[in-house]
Amino acid sequence: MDDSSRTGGRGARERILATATRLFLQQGINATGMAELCAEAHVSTRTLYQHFTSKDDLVGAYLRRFDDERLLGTEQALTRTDLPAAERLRAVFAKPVLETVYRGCPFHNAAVEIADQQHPARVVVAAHKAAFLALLTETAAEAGAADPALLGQQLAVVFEGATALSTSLGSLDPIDHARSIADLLIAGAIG
Amino acid sequence: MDDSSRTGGRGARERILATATRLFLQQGINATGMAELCAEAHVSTRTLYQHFTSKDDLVGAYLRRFDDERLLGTEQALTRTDLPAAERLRAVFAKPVLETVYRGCPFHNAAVEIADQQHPARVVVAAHKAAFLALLTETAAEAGAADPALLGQQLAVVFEGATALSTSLGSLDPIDHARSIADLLIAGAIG
DNA sequence: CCCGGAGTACAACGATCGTTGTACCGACAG
DNA sequence: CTGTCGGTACAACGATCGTTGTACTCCGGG
Repeated sequence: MDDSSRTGGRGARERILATATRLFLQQGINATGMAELCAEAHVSTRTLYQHFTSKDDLVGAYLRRFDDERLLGTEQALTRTDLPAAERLRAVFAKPVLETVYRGCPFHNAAVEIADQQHPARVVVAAHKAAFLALLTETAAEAGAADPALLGQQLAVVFEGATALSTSLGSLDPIDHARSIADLLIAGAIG
Repeated sequence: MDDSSRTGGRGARERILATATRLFLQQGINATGMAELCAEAHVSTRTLYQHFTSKDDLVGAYLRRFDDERLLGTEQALTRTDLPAAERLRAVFAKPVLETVYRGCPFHNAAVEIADQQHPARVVVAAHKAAFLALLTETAAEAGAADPALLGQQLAVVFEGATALSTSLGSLDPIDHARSIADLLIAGAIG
């Protein structure tokens, strides 16, 4: 049963991306070396660089995967078809959903770690946040909010605050307080 | 006028801390090398390591300085004596104040960059956020809020959201939306 | 005058980083 | 059977990282 004697075999790309997702989230991007990543993914260094031309490239793919595969509970909540719009907005701030990003939003974390505003990954981050904002606004409009754009922006701020403060404090408490604000904002804009 | 021919001269410690503050904020902690820091501070490598035993040590001092010297506009706003408590709470979200941390709260950024929950700098971060939270709650109580603890926690989330989302988006817009939420929360809790 | 502390110059350390070159292997399709 | 394609092993690259050792200079106070 020495599965990993010759390491993983076929399907290296998925293993790389899965491992990158795990390690980047746990340890951060800068703190995760390519050698460590290869070891954990049971992939040789050479194979990794045949799938991704550089670490920057891998980081880009890592981030894009969250959008492509709807990995984030928040986007899942906003696209549920079994809930009315107002409930979808509230579902974003449900405890189990927010807990999926309690180590901080991967996009925001990447933005902080990279700093260089010109870096390709930063473009991906800004694009994601803009799309998230648009989805919130759209849902707010569908829910009949008085000022959908305002409500969308406000909810985006509260969401970012919950994940960020959780990281800084190392605690999940901010999630509850974020939900209380969201409830208030939504009720005020619709009721 | 070759001031820096033999570099800075006396007072190296202050120059190091000032330069560290500037570079860590602009480029991030990991992206700022010790060599670069020494060059910009007009200080020799050896001198730096006589004042700070390691980079970790310097990062700790860098963070502590924000508290010790009241460098953050937010804490300044909360300790103003010329304003009633409710106005102090609102002053935290004033545009010029929030703009001082629009590149992201230095404490939060440090938490994201370091990742290791056990790292001494992380302790400083958590302590700062806890103190900030306490100051908010205290001021909320003085302002006569119905539930000072709740209002304090809520405002902390909104504040963190403003700075974090500004970083991710590379835009100052979230500041205005944060203020609109804060106004609403404060009015609701007091009025 | 001279001592000592603060600062400097410069080179080098080992470690780790991201990246690439070369040669080889195993499985599946033709 | 044979080609080829995906994967592997391993070593090495140059760069940069944080850190330290050694020897020197400057300046103010006693």
